[in-house]
Amino acid sequence: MAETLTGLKRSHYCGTLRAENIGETVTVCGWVQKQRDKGGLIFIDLRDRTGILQLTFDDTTAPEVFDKAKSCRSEYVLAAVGTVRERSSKNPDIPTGDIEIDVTELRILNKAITPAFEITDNCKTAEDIRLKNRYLDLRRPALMKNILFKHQVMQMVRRYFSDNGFIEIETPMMIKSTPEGARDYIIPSRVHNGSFYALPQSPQLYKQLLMVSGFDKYFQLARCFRDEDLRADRQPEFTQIDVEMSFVDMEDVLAVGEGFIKYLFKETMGMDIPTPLPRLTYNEAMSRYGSDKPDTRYGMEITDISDIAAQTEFGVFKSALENGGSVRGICLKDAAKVYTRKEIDKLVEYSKGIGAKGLAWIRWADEKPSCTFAKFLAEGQLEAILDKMGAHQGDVVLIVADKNGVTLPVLGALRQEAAKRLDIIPDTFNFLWVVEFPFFEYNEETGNWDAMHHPFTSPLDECIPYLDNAPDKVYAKAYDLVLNGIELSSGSIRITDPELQEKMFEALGFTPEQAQEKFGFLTNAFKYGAPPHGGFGIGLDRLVMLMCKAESLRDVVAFPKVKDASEPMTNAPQPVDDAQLAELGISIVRE
RNA sequence: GGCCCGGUAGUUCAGCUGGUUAGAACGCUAGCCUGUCACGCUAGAGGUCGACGGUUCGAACCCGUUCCGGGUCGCCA
Repeated sequence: MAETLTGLKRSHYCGTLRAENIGETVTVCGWVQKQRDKGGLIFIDLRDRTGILQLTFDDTTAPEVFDKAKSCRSEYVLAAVGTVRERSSKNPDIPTGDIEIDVTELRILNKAITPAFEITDNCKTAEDIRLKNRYLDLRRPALMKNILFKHQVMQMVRRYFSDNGFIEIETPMMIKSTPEGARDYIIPSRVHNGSFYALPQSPQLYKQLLMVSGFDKYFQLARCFRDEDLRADRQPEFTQIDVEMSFVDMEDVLAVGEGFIKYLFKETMGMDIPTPLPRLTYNEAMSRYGSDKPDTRYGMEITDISDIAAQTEFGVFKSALENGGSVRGICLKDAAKVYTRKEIDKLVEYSKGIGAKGLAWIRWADEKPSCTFAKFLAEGQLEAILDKMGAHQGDVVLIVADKNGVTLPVLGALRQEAAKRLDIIPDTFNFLWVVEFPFFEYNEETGNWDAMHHPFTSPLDECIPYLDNAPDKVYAKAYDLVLNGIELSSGSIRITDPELQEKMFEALGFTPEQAQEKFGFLTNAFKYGAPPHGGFGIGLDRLVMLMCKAESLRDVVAFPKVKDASEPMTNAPQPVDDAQLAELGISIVRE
């Protein structure tokens, strides 16, 4: 039978006791990390969320207490009363290593069966087993630390934005489905059979309505939902630090975002993030890094060698240039040792997997560089390329020739792949804003110009004249916050001019009826006096993941979903009763 | 959905060219041990080798199918 806590009250957390507590009588509670039975002497490491504390039992301990200690197994739940004393042999590896508790009363509050894996940070158990027993996994100090840290970040969010005049307002979870970008999760309605709510992909439209209402500055730790496939940095259910503000232009919004980042890193990690944060335009980011979310912690930037390529007799280069493309490359410094011919072949395969037709390369290991297209080069052209690339002996140069829409992203991906492989990425936090996003994106399949952002994003003032006739020249008042190659935040200044909004819908191919049907509640609201406004949403989970140096969002979310969007512990999602379905007016077609 | 990798004690893994009774470490159980802290010593329990089918005198191993897991691309305005 388990014992109760009756009459006892915890006086201290395990990990908080220190030498200055010596002599005090304390009551501690926690789980057995380890019991070490030396015969006439027993040690128990007791663990709670703050750390580990050693309990001792010896010949001065009452026999019934000693016997209880003897019976303790891993993960038993204990309460212990005793005196803090100095250890005769100290353990410098743990914060409580100078002291121990000489236990006078011990209660076994609950026993535990043997866990499927050891509750330690260096446990190598496969993640799926840990996720099935997530409550045990979360006992591991590293994981618990992440979750505790996330709590701290959430408190900082509330403090910073509240202190700066922002109002925390909840927006609904059950909303109208407007699947513009990602797929919506939908919720059937019992009262309205055949109709559905959707879970929000973000509180976008509501926060804009709050601006119309006059709340002026809003924030929320908003849960968001997207029914898309998962990645290590993508969960179907996630939290956004959602912010919107009125009577501002882009600079004001960026200043708030930067201010928050600076404050957060200072308060939680004691780090100074220099502001203003660096900025890159979208076009610059693409041409230098081949990505709209570049990792700027390392160099190896993309070099355009189209001018030299044009003079060569290499058909691949020539045809790429004739089709309006370019020839560009990256130089992997001191990479010839790692990138043998065989390893480069893997990169070639990788490139093909992500859309390149092939990869030309120069491996300069020995005196004479080895080059895949040497026979097409005239005297001095190889040297010209190497010189332009800044290559030296020991380097490897990778070259892609194609349309810019292929060349740049492929080189961007190769750059990242190689940097990881070469292990040259420094352990720092490199923030930057990516600004001036193109407004439209040409869809080769449909021949339409699709919006790159949601349809309420405002174009740059000077681009408005191009809306009708030159969609490729229109850029948006949109900005992404990027940290170490991961998109942390996305935001924009919104359209508040009804005429401009109409133009936007038209440009995107909506009929006025369709626009009214989908977004009428917003455009109608705007007729009653919409202040100029804009904002952003920062991915809380991603931010915490990067701050904790975790490799996956799963390490900073208490109960994460896995690849197929299921939850391994509860096995959600599950079929429901026929009766439940009948009430909702839903019948399932099973194949 | 495409491609790549994987599935052997509770856990992490080894298992050669197909050949007797499938191993190790940790964990677990029992006993011993008064200063351990990755405690130590002794003994022990623990396996449908993911599943099904095939080849073979003989399959953890070879072949086929399938299930499950991970990564990646598509997708994520």
